[in-house]
Amino acid sequence: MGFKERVYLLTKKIPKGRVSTYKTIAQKLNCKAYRAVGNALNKNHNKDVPCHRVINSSGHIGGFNMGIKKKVKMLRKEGILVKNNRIDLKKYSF
DNA sequence: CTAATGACCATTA
DNA sequence: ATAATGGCCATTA
Repeated sequence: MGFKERVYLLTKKIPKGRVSTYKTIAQKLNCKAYRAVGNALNKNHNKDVPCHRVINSSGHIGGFNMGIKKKVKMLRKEGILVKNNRIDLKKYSF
């Protein structure tokens, strides 16, 4: 099982209405490859992995392969408050 | 093998 | 608040 698959597996565990960060996911994999986590999610095309729930450690939106507008839209649809492309990690972190 | 590429991070200016 | 910088590391060419 490669790095990518492990990232997807952890991402799938994020509940609807909550978020995690690239850094947190890397830490759960016992590594510091937060940048590679983003790269892995970028290449994901599986709808079952909710990659829109992964954001920056600073609480900013981060990127999205279908455009950040779409990402914000999906997050808001789950009841997450997004203001100025930012999310309160204290409140929504998983 | 090396070199370049990011959905990143922390620090500094 | 923004912008630049150096580091980071799996993946890809």
